[in-house]
Amino acid sequence: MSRQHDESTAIDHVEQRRRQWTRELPDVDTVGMAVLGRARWITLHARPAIERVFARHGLDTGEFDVLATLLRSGPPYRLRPTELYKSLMISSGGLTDRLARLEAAGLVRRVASEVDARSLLVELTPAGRKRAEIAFREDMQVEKAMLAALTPSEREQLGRLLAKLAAHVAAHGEPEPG
Amino acid sequence: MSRQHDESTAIDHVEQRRRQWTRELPDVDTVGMAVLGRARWITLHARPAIERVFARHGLDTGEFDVLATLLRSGPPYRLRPTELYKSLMISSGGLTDRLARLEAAGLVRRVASEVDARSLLVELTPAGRKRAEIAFREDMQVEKAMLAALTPSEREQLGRLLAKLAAHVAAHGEPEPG
DNA sequence: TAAGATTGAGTCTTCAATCTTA
DNA sequence: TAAGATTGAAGACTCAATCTTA
Repeated sequence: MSRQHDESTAIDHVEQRRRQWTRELPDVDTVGMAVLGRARWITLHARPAIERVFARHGLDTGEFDVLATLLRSGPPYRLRPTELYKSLMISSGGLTDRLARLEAAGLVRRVASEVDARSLLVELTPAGRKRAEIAFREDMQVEKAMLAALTPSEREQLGRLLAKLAAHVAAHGEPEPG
Repeated sequence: MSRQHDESTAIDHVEQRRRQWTRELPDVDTVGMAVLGRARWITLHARPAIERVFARHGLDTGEFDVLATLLRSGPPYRLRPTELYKSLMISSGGLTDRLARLEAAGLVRRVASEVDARSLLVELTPAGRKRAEIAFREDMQVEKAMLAALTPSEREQLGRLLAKLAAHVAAHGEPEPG
């Protein structure tokens, strides 16, 4: 276990869990938990503060995700439902319901596709565009504040390592086992 | 933006998103997304493979989390429901339902507390202990395999940075804004 | 009075079946 | 035949109210 220097080896919640597991099942290598378990833990514990941002604007995370995907796609802020639910990793039925709610709130509208009569394009309304932008700005502020414990260099390092991992998970995480 | 060397700056999905946002809203600093967005993305995309592990043993993630929390607590594998739902970050009602399912499957049982007549202790049955151990072992194998893209040194670095971030999120992520 | 746990109503989701158009 | 989208039934969760015991 060659470890270069132990200066800031914080004993966080996940480290405590790993020690419990080592006591209970000493032969199991929990290195996956050190990375993926922490990513999950951080995601889970960062969520309440972020959800409060969305809630202030009458949105839940799922609804915001739809609006944000449309907004960052750029003008004319239009996507096909199929693109949306695949990108959001939810079922097609789940997306239909989200769109119904957002449409009732006047934040998106469905327009008929000119090239495929089966498809309804989903479009951000001006109100939806405004709502998404404000919520996104506040979200980014909150998330940035959560990184206050890290130096700029650490953030960059962390981002780079996570990107490398993400690329690998994208390639090997999804497919069915052989 | 002093960057030491650009060797492996992978353009992952999150980097693509950040570029979309920069095109749409150039003045927004998306550094939070570089870290927390990636953590969320990785968590989301690692999930299907892990859920397949649990599903092979007749469990969903929520049920496994209960069993795993009990198992790693060590003998006699008993916890109070209040400890469980707080640690799992779900509502008390949600836990009650999970326990009902697990009890019906014979994986946990409720025993009356000797010190507090309001409380029913939740205990792993031998079958539950076995189930949890097997599922956990496979889960750790799958998660470890997902880290194959990283060198041991990178894993350690990533783990350490995430631990530092986790400690900060734990301290400042949850509380209500002033 | 407050804490531990359960209940029931309401919400968001998945899954499988359906309808329409390519 | 297959793809795009919707529907309805079933599942797991949250929230607020409730019951019991400290």
